[in-house]
This record gives sequence, structure tokens and C-alpha cells, in this order.
Amino acid sequence: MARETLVDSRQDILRTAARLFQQRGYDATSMNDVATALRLSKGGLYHHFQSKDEILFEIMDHAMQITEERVLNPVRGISDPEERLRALIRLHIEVVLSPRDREITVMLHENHPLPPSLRKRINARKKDYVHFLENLMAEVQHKSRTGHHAKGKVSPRAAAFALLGMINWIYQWYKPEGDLQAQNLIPQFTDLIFGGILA
Amino acid sequence: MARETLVDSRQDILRTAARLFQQRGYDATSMNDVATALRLSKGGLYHHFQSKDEILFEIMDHAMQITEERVLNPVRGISDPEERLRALIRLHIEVVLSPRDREITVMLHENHPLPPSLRKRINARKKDYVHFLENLMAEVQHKSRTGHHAKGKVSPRAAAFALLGMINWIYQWYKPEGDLQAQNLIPQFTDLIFGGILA
DNA sequence: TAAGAAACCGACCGGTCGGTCGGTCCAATA
DNA sequence: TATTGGACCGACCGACCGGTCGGTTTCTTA
Repeated sequence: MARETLVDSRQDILRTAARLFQQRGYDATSMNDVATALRLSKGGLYHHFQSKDEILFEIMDHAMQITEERVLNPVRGISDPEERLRALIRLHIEVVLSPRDREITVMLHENHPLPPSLRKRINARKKDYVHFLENLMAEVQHKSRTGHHAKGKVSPRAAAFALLGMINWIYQWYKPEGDLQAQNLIPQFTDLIFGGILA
Repeated sequence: MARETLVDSRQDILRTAARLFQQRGYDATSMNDVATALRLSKGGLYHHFQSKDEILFEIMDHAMQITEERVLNPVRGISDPEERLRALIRLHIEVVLSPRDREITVMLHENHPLPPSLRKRINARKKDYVHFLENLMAEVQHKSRTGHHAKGKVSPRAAAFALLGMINWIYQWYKPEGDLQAQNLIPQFTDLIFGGILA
């Protein structure tokens, strides 16, 4: 075997950095920490990335890409709005809870350290997601109201932010060994939202 | 007038520090920043506090105190569970949105930098709040189910975390000049929760 | 008005941070 | 086999961080 390849690519670095950022926080993780975890020197790490900011941005950008690929895209193919919302809730929760995708948690928590120009790019993608969800909420309410008339006091926008809050807050309290696990969390949050927006 | 009093007390320092921590983040705010904002030198600031950690802890502790005084205590006096939950939702949202109480946002976002011993003390108080809310959810569901039987699929614990997520996430997207303001947010989140847990 | 205490200053310290750079190693290519 | 270029090392830099300390100013109070 030739020389042991310490680092296959930028992706390896991003995965390791995301793990450390999630565990210790972005500011509390030094570039030396990241390099050491990859069995690299700091100089070697800087051969692959220009700055710590760049690493954080790429992690967050990757997190948005994961969200689009694993939540948005699969859901777009579902014609019935109610089923589309059901699938979105399930997939979004699964992505947040996936131990593999630590980028998501980093994106949810570490937006402060990003320089404004990069943060704007991330925020723009977040807003797209909110709008998608807002429209979906409106569709579900509209379709349901034609069947049996509901009061529909909850606006699609408020419902969208409520759902995002419910799900994106999970990482703050979730313990994999706890009694509330992914598989019973998904139906409960689904029922709660459907009961709420159709009340 | 005698010498201009630059700092009335520790409370002034905590208020200013909380404002800076909320705006720039805890790690990005140096003790020099805090001192300068108070027209103090760093040495003068350290006359009032032993460490940066202590300031953060006091801010978070104060945030929990605010929550207990302005949300929990007023609510305990309400005998009807449904009305108690309604009041809790309203008061909790108002506290999170109050521009005066920046400690709350700091507490919600900056738990990582706290040393473990101090963090445990804050987390213990947070857990008390969750348990209170969990019990309240159960009461509301129980009382409602005796009247007209509902399915009640959503467990009190999941409902509690869902509500906390909805409300505690607000600071991530709320803009005071936006169309979704406190006064229309409160009834909408209330309807959403009641529709959800009683569905 | 004397004296003691509290408030405060500003220079300083050790350490760490993000980032740089000259040079080395090594694998592929020709 | 000579050369080239990417991967990488390790010593180093300036800045800034949290925190300290001896000394000075100012308020209180007796």
C-alpha cells in the first residue's frame, strides 16, 4: 500500500468539522482541533480551505442541499397536498434527527459567526423553504375547507413558522435514549399540526 | 450634581451585556466590548464580576427568574386548566418577544459556552418548566376528554415540546416590522395548539 | 475634615486564535 | 530518470482574548 491517505477530499474535512462544530460549538472549535481530528497539521488543513468561515459556509450550504434533496424534492412529486405535508413533516424530522447529518444542526444553531455576505446566501435558501411550506399549508387548508368547512383561523404563514419551530427545536432537547424517539415523535407532531391547522 | 455615576449596579452591567450578547453573540463579544459600552475600563468591569462566565450565568439565571415571575407565577393562580394553558401561551410569547428582556434570547441560544456545573443549574430550572407544561397539557386533555370524547393521540410530553419549540424558535425569524406581530401571533399559536392536542 | 472603603483605571500577562509561508515529501507523467 | 505539482508539515506572526494588579480617584460617613 502506498502512503496512507489521510484525507480523501474536502468532503472528509467538512464531515469532521461539522461533527466538532456540533459537539463543541463553532467558536469553541479551533482550526487546530479540526486538523488534529483529521490527523493533519493546521497548515495542511489550510491547503484545502481558505478560512474557517469558508468551512462553516460550506457546511451550511451542504445542509441546505441535504434538506432540498431529502425533504423538498421527494415531496414535490406528491400530488395530494395533505399527503405532501404528511411526508414533509416525516422527512424533515428524520433529517433533523439523523445522526449522520450533523450539518443540519450546525446550520440551525451557528448563523451568527457567518460574515454577512455568506449569511445572506444561506438565509435566502431558508426563505425559499419557508415559502414552500407556507404555500403547502394554504393548499391543505383550502382543499380541506371545500370538503367540510373548517374555521381556518390559523394563517398559513403562522402555521409554517410553528411547524418549523417544533421541528427545528428538537435538537435542543432530544436524547436518542429517551422515551420520545423519532418513530413516535413523527405521528404525534403530524397529528398536532393537522389538528391545529384544520381546527 | 456629583460625579456622573457610570454604573449603578450589577444589574446595569447585566442588561448591557445581555444586549451585546444577543446582538453579536457571546463569543464574539469581548469583555472590552462590554466595558466600553458601559463607559468602563476592562479592569473596572472586573471589579463587579469575576469572570465572563459569571456574567453569562447571571443573565441566564435572570432569564429563568423572569420566566417564573412573568409566566409561571401568574398562571398558577388560574384554576381552569384550559384558561391556564391559554394564559401560559400568551405570557410566554410576550416574554420571548419583549424587547426589554434580552436575557431570554441569550438563554435560549447560548448554552454551549457555559461551564458544565453552571449549565446544569440552568438546565434543572428548564426541566421544571417542561414538567409544569407537560402536566398542564395532560390536565387540559383529561378535562376536555370527559366532556366530549376526543381521540387524544398527542402525548402531553410531545405537546409540551412542540409548544416550546414553536415559541422558543420565534426569535429566529421574528421581525418587529413584519406582518406577523405579537398580537396576531398569540391567538394563532393558541388555536393551533388547542386544535392539535384536542384533535 | 480625616479616613476608610468602594469604584475605577491602564498597563500588563500568558495563552490561544486564525492565518501565513518556505520548504519537503511523494506520486504521477513524460 | 527528470520534472512537475499537489499534499502536507511545522515554525512562525500579529492580534486579541480573558483575566490580573498596583495604584489613583471618588463617595461615604463619622
